[in-house]
Amino acid sequence: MSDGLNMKEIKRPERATADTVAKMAGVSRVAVSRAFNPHASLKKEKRDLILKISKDVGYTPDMAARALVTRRSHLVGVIVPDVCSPWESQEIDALTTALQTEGFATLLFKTRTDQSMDERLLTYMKGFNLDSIIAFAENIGPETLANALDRAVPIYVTYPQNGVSPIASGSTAVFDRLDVNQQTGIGQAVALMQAYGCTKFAYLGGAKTSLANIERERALRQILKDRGLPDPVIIAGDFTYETALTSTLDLFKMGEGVDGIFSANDVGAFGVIDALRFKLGLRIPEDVKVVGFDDIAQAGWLSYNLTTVKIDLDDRVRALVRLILRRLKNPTAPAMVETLETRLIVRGTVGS
Amino acid sequence: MSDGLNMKEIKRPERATADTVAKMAGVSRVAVSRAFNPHASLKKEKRDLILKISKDVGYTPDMAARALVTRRSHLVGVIVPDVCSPWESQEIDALTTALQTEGFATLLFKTRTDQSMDERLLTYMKGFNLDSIIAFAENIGPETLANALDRAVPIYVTYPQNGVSPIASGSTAVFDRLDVNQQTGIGQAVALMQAYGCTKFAYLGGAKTSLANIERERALRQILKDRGLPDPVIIAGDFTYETALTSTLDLFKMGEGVDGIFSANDVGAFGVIDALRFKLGLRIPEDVKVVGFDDIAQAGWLSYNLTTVKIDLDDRVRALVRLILRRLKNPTAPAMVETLETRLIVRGTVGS
DNA sequence: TTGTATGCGTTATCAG
DNA sequence: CTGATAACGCATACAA
Repeated sequence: MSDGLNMKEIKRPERATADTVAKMAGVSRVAVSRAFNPHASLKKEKRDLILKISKDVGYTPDMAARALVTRRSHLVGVIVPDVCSPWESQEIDALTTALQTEGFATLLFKTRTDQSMDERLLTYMKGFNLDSIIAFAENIGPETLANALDRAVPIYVTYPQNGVSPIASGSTAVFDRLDVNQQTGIGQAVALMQAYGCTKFAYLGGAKTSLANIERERALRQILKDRGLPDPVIIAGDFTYETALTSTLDLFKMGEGVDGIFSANDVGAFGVIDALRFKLGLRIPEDVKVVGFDDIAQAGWLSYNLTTVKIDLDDRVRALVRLILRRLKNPTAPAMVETLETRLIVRGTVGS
Repeated sequence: MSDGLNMKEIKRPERATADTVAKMAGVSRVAVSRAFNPHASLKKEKRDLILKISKDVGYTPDMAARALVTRRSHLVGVIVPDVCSPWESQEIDALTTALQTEGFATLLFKTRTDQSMDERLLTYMKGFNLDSIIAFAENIGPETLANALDRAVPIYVTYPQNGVSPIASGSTAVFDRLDVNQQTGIGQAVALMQAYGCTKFAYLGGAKTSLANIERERALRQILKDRGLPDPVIIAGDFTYETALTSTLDLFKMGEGVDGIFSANDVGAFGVIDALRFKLGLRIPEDVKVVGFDDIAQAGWLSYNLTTVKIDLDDRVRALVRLILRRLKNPTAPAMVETLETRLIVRGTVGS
């Protein structure tokens, strides 16, 4: 039997505290504290000794106790509706890595449609004294979030119209934001599609209340108008593959054919492509041209090979980390803003 | 200008503490503490009053201070190599949701190949006093992890051979584990493939050091042998789409054709499928049959429509949460184990 | 450079 | 059922 060693009751070692190390090193516990604080003054050999002993006995400063006095938890909250959607997960991945190198840990929170749950979650979050919080979910207003957090200023990703962020004017709560200019990339997409002969466009939307979605539709409408093209047909969507699939089918079976479809996100575009190819027998890009948004990893897979509008992931994460660090350095500064551009990644779903 | 309201220096409200509420309610701060602890005895109307005032002033118990005395951080660590791989992200998503309802927050850690970074990260993690930690990464040994955590017992996902977990015997550290019996599902997969005429199998591996991968290959070999089929051709892989694509191409261009490919994970299977279809002009399932592992959401998308071995996500997460709760109730109990089955999900990549 | 005293916000202990 | 007091482990001001 392989479990022999594990059958006995387990015995964990005593927790080593600063006092433990202090006694062993023959110094005060304050010296131990200083040894772990690089900018504190302490004789080098003393620090080395303390650090060595700490390693031997497995001592690590307790973040909770430290947070209690420094008022810095080294915890950054991330609120998302879905961890498992590709876009979110790529963002969380990169963000976690970046935060780790800066000495922060990522605390994950998932929103739910049930409002009461959100209420409970907010007070719960507040208890952790987050140093910062990034809201990728838009169903939680800035006031709510700012109220639920003391000493932390929330960060929102917003989508300005012609350079002006609409959300900022409507709210009295202070929050920092990452402005994503979607117009550039969408403009490039429409230009390319038109160049290859598209005349009748459709827009497969995302979740109705999503600000990203609303601004994408608005930008698309404006760009089409500027180019003398007709308004887009709107296909109802919610950022999921399944809805995209059925909604696209509905559109074409109603006889409302189009020759260019712009999807609010890549996953939706995959649904569009599969509906066109496998359910309607249409060719891409010959019969219909498709463009997505996000440039997730799967967009490069050969089955889809999707032309899409990209928000650079590294830029995005760097901007977010910059916002967090700047805010922590200056907690009372006015709202801070970082701006990001978008651009078209050309692959195989637009062409002739 | 829309930012007018946000230009002024911000002023955050004073943090409300238990004493604040106590004074307002005319009770001791202990009463406030009790009001937030459901099982503590406190006159109902007194509790209601305290809770009401707390809500008004926005008071929430400080988790750091609470953790300091209760020795429970309500933090569960999750260590993953990649948040953005679909399997991981689905797991994290479900786990976070489940933990949230149990009152725990999920702390995310990403591993890196750089060993020194991992070292730093471990001591860093220790500082947070996690109540539990789940290691989805296998490059961190149980001893290392158990050592880096006091009062928390790590949880590993392991893959027993014929019902016996190999990892348990090799380690002196105590850890709880989730045993996944992969044999059942793989057996069903091979049976189906053989029934549709497969005679020459290939195995597209995952990362070399992955225990899941090693056991999947071992199980496949044994099952093929039991059925009188030849050993599988091994295709080098690492769980990624790109490697799967190029490795599959290499195999077939070397003339080593096979008629059945079992991939260590779904994403790899997607690479196999795209290589066969778009680079080699082969039909699936007519020419080659393909089976994956995981049953991620994308496996159901029409472009792939992948037959795959599934580990039920809900079962998996429930088992993990059960392990955490049981361990917290009984910190010194011997190693605990939960077991999970796998089964085949039949879609379109196996057939005739 | 070093040590002493104090406080961070909470819960456990013990008395009433 | 309730309140005073003492921890919990650390960092900071201050004095040496």
